[in-house]
Amino acid sequence: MPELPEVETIRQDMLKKVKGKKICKVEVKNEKPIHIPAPSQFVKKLEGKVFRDIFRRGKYLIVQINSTENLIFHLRLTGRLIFSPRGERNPEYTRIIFNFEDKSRLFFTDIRGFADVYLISEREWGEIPSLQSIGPEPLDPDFTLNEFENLLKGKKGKIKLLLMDQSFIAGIGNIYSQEALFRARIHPERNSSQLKKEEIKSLYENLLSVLREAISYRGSSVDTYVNLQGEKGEFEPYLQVYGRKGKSCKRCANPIVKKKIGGRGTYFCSKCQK
DNA sequence: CAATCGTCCTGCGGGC
DNA sequence: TGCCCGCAGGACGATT
Repeated sequence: MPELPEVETIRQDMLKKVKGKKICKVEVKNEKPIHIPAPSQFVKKLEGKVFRDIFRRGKYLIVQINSTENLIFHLRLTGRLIFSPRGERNPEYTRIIFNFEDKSRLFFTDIRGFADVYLISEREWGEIPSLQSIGPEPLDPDFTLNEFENLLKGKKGKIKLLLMDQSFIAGIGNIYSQEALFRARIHPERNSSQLKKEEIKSLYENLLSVLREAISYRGSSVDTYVNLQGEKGEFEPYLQVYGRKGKSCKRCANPIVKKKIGGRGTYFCSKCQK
């Protein structure tokens, strides 16, 4: 499941591989992921256009097409963007193919079919409510400890769920919320309003460091994530709690427990995360 | 009104 | 061994 580090890795790869390329043909194999506009319009509007700059906002990948329009992807759980320099056959579960003038191609694939694609102008961002209401970027230089403290003021509920709330902070999902909490030694069910000042500082620092490290290792391939070249991320060996049910805690050797929190599998050490 | 539940979907793994 | 049930999850909409 692509979270901020995985989407950022794809963005960096796309800057190298597809930025500046002209689309000569768009093939829609499956219309389901295309929300806006109608698939026929989607194809028509993109053909002849150039992939300009490429941005990321939380888990959204935003390709600038011209001064007003943006091609926006949300990969959700199993969406993939795969680049092919030369006519290889379509990967499994291909839904959209972007054919470039130089014969290279970008495949948008998705197994489970939750991923979303939009072609909209910035003034239509309201059409994507979760993009409209998205919280601050954790790796933005403006996102200081003071900013994080202010953001937490008046917030209650389990800290893990708050970290995963995209309107609170952008790009954090089930894996990195757990890794950050483990590193900060904070129990995922702690009430956000009861965190001590030094715990907030530790959470802030560990959240940023785990995201930065994951980006430097090109993401984690839990589930089906691969980068633009179809390669797995290399951060998985460095995940300290995710998926480690019953195994001994890397810090205190106590067995890692798994519990559903907010309907999502959550791993933590009940001894050293308080 | 905030929290929880069901929904979408398909592959895979646990259990018998 | 092989099959089948149920789990996995991002975000939204319905429900309590």
